[in-house]
Amino acid sequence: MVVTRFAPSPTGYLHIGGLRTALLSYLWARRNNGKFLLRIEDTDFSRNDEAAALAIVEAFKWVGLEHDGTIEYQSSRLAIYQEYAQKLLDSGKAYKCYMSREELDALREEQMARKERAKYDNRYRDFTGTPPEGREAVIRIKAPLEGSITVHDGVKGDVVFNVADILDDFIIARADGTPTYNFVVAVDDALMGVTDVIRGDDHLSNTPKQIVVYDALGFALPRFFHVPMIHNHEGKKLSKRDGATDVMMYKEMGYTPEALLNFLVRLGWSHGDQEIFSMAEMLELFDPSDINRSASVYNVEKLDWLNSHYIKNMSNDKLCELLEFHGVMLVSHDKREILLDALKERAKTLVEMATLINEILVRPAAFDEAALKKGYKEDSKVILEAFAQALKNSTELHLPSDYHHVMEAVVAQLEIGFGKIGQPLRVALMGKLSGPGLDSVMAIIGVDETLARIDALLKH
RNA sequence: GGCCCCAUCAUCUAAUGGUUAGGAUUCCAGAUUUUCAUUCUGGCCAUACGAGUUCGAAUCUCGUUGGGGUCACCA
Repeated sequence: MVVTRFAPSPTGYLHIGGLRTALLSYLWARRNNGKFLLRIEDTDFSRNDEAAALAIVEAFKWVGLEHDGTIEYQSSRLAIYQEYAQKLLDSGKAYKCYMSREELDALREEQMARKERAKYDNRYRDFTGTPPEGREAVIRIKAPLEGSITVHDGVKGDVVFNVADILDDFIIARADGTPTYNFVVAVDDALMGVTDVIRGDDHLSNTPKQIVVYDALGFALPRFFHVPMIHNHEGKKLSKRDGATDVMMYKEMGYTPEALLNFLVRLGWSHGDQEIFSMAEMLELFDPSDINRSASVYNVEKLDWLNSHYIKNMSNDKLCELLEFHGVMLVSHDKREILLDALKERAKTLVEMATLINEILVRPAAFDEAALKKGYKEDSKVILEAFAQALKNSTELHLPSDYHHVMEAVVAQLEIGFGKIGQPLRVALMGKLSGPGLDSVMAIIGVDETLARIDALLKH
């Protein structure tokens, strides 16, 4: 049984980097018919954790991830941590330290002055005397004093840490009794039965500490996969400052979950030359051992490309449904199919698509100056009048091809090129010189609206 | 600064020690299109540097440089 977990701290939203590790954990669990657990790391009590958890679940729901079991809140597991801390105390693997913060700070300063690594000096490690008056004790775990700790990492390989370089008897419970991060992570992962820890490689240097806890408590170690960070364009860890870190903002911006997941799974992982991965394919192919060791840069252009790919290949029903979020209601529009077919190849995002739809459906409020100058010449008026007349004389105008035939006839009759009619007509219909095929536009808005728009330009 | 990690086109990446170092995105050009976009075709662009091992190195070893992460009674 493979059990993975996603363990964010409650920031109020799901971070894009978080979504990636969540996705990878999810894929690996599902691929092995295992479990994917969700735990909120809220040992510092400073935020509204329920709301934060909800935000994560909402984002999960949007992209189609689902966690198993109930959400674990560390804040409601304090008794458990106390129990295990007590066990360590009882077995002599941890001890109370009565050093004050002032003393600790002083020690650190001293060490820094000597250019030494700041570390606890073990002064209470074997303390048996009477504790100083009125001091709240912290609990420190007895870390090994020499030798090394090796993290067998599924991504990075074996990483060896020299105990003397990195460890000291670190605090597992604060003076107020609350537990600290490296302690609770190890306890929770062990108790929740997590077999595969997939997380950002910024946690790699925490891992030896967690291993110390595992060992002290006699827990079996999970497999570790430390996946490289996603960097911004400056090559730094992605942060709020880079904008667009909240997953739900991608929904706002008109990205599809499929594109976003496809984009994220390809950051640091690949399968030959394949670029497009459905959820089913990811589930079939993803293996955390195949993850690259190096960080990757977050690059929006590829996301855009993927997004346009998924929009292009989406059914109109689905598209219609998604567009509603962006304020476009098309369910009852009789020319819906023509409209969506004409536009889905042109839009990179659903927001763009919504804009394009409105540009067609809503009569242009004004004609673009440059377009007028370039597309509406002296002879245009006559041509447009002829075309309008031809439309009036036609019956049974429904499909784009019907309108195309009328255009062809007018062009032949006047012995002019397509551009002569296309440009002014485009100005009339769209108010500018770019847009989808004119025959499609006319089919969508219908004869009456087409004539009205031509008329508006002629009277302009 | 200590410790740890990393290093192939601008970006994401591929390459049993033997390839003209491949694909994708971006960009550029051409074709298609009444326009723009799409699509298609083509093009530009990379093994950080230096040693070593080897008949042969992007690939193995060492060093250099560069980048990143982490060093709390935060998570």
